[in-house]
Amino acid sequence: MSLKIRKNRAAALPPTCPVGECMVMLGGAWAPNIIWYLSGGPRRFSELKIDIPGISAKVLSTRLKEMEEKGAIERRIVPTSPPSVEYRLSDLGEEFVPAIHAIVEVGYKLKLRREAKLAEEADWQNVPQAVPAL
Amino acid sequence: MSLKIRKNRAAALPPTCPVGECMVMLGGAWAPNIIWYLSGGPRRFSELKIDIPGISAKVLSTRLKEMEEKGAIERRIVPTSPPSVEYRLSDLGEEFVPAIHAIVEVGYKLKLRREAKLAEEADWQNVPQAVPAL
DNA sequence: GTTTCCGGTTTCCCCGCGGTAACTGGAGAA
DNA sequence: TTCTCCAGTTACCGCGGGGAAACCGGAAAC
Repeated sequence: MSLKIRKNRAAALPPTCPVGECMVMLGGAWAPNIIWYLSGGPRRFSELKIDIPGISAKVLSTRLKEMEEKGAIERRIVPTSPPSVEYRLSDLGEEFVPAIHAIVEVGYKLKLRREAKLAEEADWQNVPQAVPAL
Repeated sequence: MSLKIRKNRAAALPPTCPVGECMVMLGGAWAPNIIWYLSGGPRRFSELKIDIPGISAKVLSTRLKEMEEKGAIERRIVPTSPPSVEYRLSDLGEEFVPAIHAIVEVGYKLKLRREAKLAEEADWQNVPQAVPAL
């Protein structure tokens, strides 16, 4: 006899899984990082490029354009010379901040856990003396 | 004169951006969905496959294996016949649940917003009569 | 003994995403 | 005049992640 498919407990959860809805916004590379850094206030293109080590101008440009189209950020040209461009989170974009914070929170715990694991492995590799503080 | 790079407000935020730390876990396709559905309780392979429309067996298998290696989920073989396999969130995996919930929360708002926008566009397209209920 | 089911694994293929690097264009500095 | 800076854009290239589909092995049902 075939096993029963148990009634999905997620039925108690919302009918259509809205994870995808949000991941559309968080999907591209560096997207969460951009939101994270903009959550500190408006920021210029080149500032963001410096803020986020490893991101290329192309990807940053692409992501900002995408996110502007989706309504998560706003682009404002400041008439200085040379003209600078400021990006800021829109009201919609602000909605993501708690989610990003929750993600960051978990990131921390993960990091601590990984460090603990590494220490344990070092221990396992027959290094009985104390790990020197970095 | 070149524009000053404004002191990063994110400096008030944690020194190393931990977004990446967490996204490593949430990175693969469907990973957040898997956590979401497991947050309702343990679930078997084929149940998950049904729960998550569109996921392929290969990806589900890959993701589950990855997440098990990373310690986010636990795999338990139930000695029935045929043997069934249950997946459940580990303590570490549970840590992600608030983040996923935050994401889902935003997903909802996004959905509502998009529907409102569609309604508005329909309005704009000169459809003065009421939209028939589906 | 053949089919079904569970829980996958393996193979093949594709295309899309992201990295690299070069280029743009206007304004100011040197 | 040439250089640099800001804010990108464009062209090219590689690879790896994901989809589709076939395959697998043991057990039980038919």
